[in-house]
Amino acid sequence: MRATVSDIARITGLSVGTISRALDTTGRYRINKETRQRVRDVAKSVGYRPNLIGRALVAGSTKQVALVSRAPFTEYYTQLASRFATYVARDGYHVVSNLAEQLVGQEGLPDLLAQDWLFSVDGFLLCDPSRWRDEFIQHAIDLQIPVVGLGAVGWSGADSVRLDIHTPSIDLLEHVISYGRKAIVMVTDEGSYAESRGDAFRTVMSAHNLEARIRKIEHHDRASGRQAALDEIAEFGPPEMFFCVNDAVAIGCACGIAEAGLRVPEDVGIAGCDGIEASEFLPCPLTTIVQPYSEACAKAWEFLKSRIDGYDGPHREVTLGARLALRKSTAFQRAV
Amino acid sequence: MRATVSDIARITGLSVGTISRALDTTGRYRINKETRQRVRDVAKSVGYRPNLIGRALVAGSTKQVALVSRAPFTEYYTQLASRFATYVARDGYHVVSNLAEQLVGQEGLPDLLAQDWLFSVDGFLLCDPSRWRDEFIQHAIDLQIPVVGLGAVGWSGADSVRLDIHTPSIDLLEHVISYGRKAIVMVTDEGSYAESRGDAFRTVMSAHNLEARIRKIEHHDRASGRQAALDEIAEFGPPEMFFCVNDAVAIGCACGIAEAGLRVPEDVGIAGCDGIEASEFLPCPLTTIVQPYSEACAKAWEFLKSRIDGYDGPHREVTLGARLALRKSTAFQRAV
DNA sequence: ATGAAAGCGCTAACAT
DNA sequence: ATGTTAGCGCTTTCAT
Repeated sequence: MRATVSDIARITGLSVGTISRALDTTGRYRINKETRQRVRDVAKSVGYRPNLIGRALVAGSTKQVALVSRAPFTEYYTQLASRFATYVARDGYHVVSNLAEQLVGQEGLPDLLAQDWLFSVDGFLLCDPSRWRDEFIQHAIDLQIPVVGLGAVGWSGADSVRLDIHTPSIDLLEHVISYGRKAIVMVTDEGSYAESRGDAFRTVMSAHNLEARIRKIEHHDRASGRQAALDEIAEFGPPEMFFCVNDAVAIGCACGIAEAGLRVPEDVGIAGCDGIEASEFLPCPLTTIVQPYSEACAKAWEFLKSRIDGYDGPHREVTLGARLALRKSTAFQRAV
Repeated sequence: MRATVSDIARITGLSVGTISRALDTTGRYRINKETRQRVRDVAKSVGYRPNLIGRALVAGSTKQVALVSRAPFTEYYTQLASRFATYVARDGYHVVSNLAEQLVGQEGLPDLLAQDWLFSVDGFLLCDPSRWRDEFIQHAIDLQIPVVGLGAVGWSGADSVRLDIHTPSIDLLEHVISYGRKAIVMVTDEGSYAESRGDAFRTVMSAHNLEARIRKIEHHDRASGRQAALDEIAEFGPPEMFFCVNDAVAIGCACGIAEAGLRVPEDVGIAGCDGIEASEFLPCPLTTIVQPYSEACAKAWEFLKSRIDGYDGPHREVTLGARLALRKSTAFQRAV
């Protein structure tokens, strides 16, 4: 059996309380130097590892925070998770995720809410918007678990870190239009079309008296992007540019364009959004909007940590800018 | 405060034991139907959620298993994690990962071993080999935590699921050679060159009296692959094919080849290994070896679960075949 | 500086 | 079918 504080107490002839104090690393207890050393030696020799469950029970805290997302298998999520976990780790916390496939998707909410393990964490970072966002937040609030939101849209009912992709989206569209790409098709789902990205698209296109055509997709993934490009080209012929809701869709688009026998950027331009690493590693690197992953996660953790530590002020919101990265996939077609 | 069984006991006038039994979902207790309903109603009305810490403490189990990897931010890992989490979830367990950036890399072992939270899980799935594999296994064994290994190389000291990429690697190399690609450069690190993939390469090349040239890289990532392709082409001119240690490296290679102004597959062929989804979504889809993610994870969990449940027999090992996927990136250059 | 004991929330063995 | 109680491993009062 795994050694416990009682075992060490028995071996050393000390009490469990002393063992606990001797093993404490925060230095908040006064303890005899020799006693401490003796306890630590014994602990080491018996391979003692604290049982975090016991500790969590008395502390009323698991030191776990959950990263909840609709799409936990994407590179976007991975990049976010790695950064977030890094900040979280500095304060002795760690991150758990909703990795099981069943929990994904719009319909995933009831399943997600039924996950008891998810609700034994000390806090939530909730990524990307979705229909069930508000309901999830409400559940967390009911259970007194702090939540912080992270994404392109604003959040009510919780602290949030907003990423401004609207401004760089406008810059991007203005740029490509000035270089002659005017027949632009946005590849998106209804939801995102209604939000920031779609708004930028409608605004710029209308300012230039251009048609704001969209090609609708169901999911923000590569397969959808590929199919969208193929369908669009088959039905209407190639546009001058695909403005994609995210990088995964854009990467799929690039694939569909190649299958249709066309070239990027000569025949069709592409732009994505998010700035995942994969966007740089394409034969034709992708123009995209790079999100400030590290800063966003740092801020999100700062918010969450303060709530976990008891801060009870009004909801806070910070907006971080995203950076337009112009790459080859939108290289100029023809000067105006 | 969050409601507990005691609260429900007080409200209903029943004892905590009865509450616990009424809330049990496994149906192993005989309990009055009306009582059960009443308890559940009250539980619902007060927003009761079981405290998993309390449960874990008495059960001596967290119902958490850890997925430990050297490279937890890769798509390979993500695909594995999603499948594994799915099987694990069916038995009421869930998966935690070593997400923090600091814990990654060869040097990460001491840090990893110092993670108390990691060692409070019920079991480990340890992916991809590394120098610290054996030491990690030993620690787990010392703490009586079951471990299962998953990867291309064999494991001693633990149950393991082996993925045979040797056979399809040979098929792949024979195929491309028969279609005229003979100047093949393997892009790999020392470790993998010494193992299965490298062995297949040396075997086939030597059987055809061809030089088994390698271009060494440090990491199995896209950036390394890109640089390797650029360096190789700059120093020796383009080979007829790059045989890459994994898909990420191959994707980077494709990128480097494009930067050098060459075309895939006309000028240079590329093959990867792993069969991550990204390999299909390239303008020129990548020839690769698709690993049986689902079967591997199912088997790994079967092994791990049995150990968690107390099975104490000798170590088991199963080998699963991987599938060669011939795609455009190795389309024929010239018939022999 | 150390010991004794309570208690975190829950389950299960033992009573009734 | 339900009540009572011990105890999982740990931290933290409260004594000494």
